[in-house]
Amino acid sequence: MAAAQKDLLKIMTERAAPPGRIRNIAELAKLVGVSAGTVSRALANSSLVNQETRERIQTLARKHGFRPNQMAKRLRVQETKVIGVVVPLGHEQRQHLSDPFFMAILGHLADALTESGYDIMLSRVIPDAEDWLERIVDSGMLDGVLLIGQSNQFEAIERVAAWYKPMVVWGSHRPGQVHCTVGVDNRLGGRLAGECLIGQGRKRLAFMGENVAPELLERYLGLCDAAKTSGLAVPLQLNTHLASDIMAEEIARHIDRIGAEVDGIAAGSDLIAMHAVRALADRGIAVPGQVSVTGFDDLPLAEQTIPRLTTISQNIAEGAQAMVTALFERIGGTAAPSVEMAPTLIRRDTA
Amino acid sequence: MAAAQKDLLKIMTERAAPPGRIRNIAELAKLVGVSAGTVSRALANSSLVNQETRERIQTLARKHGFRPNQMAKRLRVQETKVIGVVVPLGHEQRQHLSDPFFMAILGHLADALTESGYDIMLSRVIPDAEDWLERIVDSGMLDGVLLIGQSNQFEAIERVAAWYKPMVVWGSHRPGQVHCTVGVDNRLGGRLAGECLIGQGRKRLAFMGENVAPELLERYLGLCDAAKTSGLAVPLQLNTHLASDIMAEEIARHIDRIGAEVDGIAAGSDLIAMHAVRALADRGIAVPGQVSVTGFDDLPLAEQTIPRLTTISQNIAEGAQAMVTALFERIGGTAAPSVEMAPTLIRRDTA
DNA sequence: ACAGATACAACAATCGATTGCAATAGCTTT
DNA sequence: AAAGCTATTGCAATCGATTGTTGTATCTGT
Repeated sequence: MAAAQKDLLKIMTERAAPPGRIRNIAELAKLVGVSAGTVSRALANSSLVNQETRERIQTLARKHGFRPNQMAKRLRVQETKVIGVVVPLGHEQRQHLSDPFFMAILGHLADALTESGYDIMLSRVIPDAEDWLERIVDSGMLDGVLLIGQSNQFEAIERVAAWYKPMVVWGSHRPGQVHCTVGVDNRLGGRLAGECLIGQGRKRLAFMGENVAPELLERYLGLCDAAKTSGLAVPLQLNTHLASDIMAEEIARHIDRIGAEVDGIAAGSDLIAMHAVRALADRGIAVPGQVSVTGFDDLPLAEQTIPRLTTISQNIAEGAQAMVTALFERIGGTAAPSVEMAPTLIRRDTA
Repeated sequence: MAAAQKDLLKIMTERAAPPGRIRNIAELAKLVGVSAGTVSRALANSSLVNQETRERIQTLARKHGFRPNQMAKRLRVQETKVIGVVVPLGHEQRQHLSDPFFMAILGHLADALTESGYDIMLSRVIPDAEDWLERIVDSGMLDGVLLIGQSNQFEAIERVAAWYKPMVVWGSHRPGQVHCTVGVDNRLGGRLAGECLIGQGRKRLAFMGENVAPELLERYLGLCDAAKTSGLAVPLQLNTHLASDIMAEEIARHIDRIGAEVDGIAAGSDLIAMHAVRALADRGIAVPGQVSVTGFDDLPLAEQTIPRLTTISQNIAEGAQAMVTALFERIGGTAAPSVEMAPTLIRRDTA
């Protein structure tokens, strides 16, 4: 026997599990002495097959540890019971999935989806090709798609949403857009943060985040709104990555550079706020004594830091639930509308 | 037309994308005027089909936005290019996926897997049925499985590992086990934490975590080793959930209860350590002045807290890479062995 | 005892792509 | 000009389960 063939055989026998493994419905059918169709119905507990036969088949299936191939079933039924959860990292080549906000929402999504019998296909996409979203949506593997964040891919999302309905996006809602979003009113959130800082007598404000993703941009604009209302100068806009290995360093550099120019920082996320507080502490700048800092998200973490973060709360659990609900409606054929939740200010120790 | 029918039609037309959408290879084949087989080969860029024909088919496919159904393809080629990443929550009914350690490792796994062209199927499993793992492994949807943590499911994992090779588990390695694990030497890690605390003159030690998952148990035993070597009393063992909404409260209760009895806390994870430090601060107990605290994991976060966490480092990036490498070897038919990495003490501010 | 109903199971088409094999046409070689 | 290649394409089986249709006993009612 050729070596290659022998290897192949070895692999195959190694993989073939419990001795005499039943590999498909046809084999089980032969064993029981009925047709494949009957076995299929029996395993589905259909009343179309005799109670006795049904039990015999089920017992034998259990005994041999047989489970029908899901791939085949899903192909036939044209329903995969899989939802894609996708994080587009358009402008964040270096970002990992480690952003705690993403993780928090993913946790809640996982809860809601598994509870409804759906599996989750996770994709971390760096949109290199034009048609990255089309490829995902069109793979035939998914019953629906949840997008976490719009990144800089607004156009691509709109294009696909025009014909692909079962998709819900976490992010900002722009008037007239066709894709369904769930998110908080980011502009209002930014304004709340601004008003909080201003309320503490802060006058030289800065926003720390980035200006590419619509959500973050809105937060900055909200901060500007607040500044304008109070007759303050336009807040600085300091770009950082959202969750990468170099973010701590970037933030430290920003702090070094702006020094005493700024006495109020509205961070684009809790994580950024944490790093900023850390960097300020390292430089002996008191928070909130000399500089006030606000976060955004209100992650569980925000309450556990020292000092505890003052932040803008997005109700993540509620948001995740809203996404899943909207998605299921859309899978069912209803055109569920976007949801915009109201952010609230959580006043703690940093501002 | 009946209302129901009308609704159905409405849904169908709504879903049917760009007008005149091509839905499968057969339709495209008819359009081009060749057979389905040829189209399949052309899209795979096979040299078996004429260059000219190939280009014609590819152009038309692009024009109509046609992408072959992956479900069908995978059924046929018996290779799914999907890896299951599973978190068994045997003893943690309330735990979410929000454990930052899990998230960190998931991020690295996602990087490594997507880079190799694999998708990730995420399962958060509460092992209710006996055969939860068999069900996953046997679904026919996965080329391999990565398990994050052993929870209290050691038996179930061993049982499956006996016949299902392409599986790698993050966790502890017990002598003689058949399943392949990647992880740090948790016992050594526990000992390092203990030695660190003892080195600071701490004498009344406690472990904060739980005693069900082997990893955590090992860490506690390591701490006991260190205590014994130095002739100290057996450290307390304080149970908490690992990452749930009630964990902060539990930890606070522990702190209240043990009060001055304890002057050194080895936490089972960085998250627990953070909460402990927070609870101590709330009660005016100085860290590390009165009580020293060590974490475990060395999450990126640990460096950003105030005070920064002294902790036992598991190299998560390296670990994730090792898991993926071992898994690919096993998918290829090689029996990759377990990997045990050495933990290191990262001395920062809390001990 | 016979029409008609009922219960059960087999048959075969189907989901959509892949791929070994066969078939054809056009070319080369002797 | 016959034999042998090569390049290209079509045909049909296959992956494994589901499900509408058909077929056949068995049973009910008159």
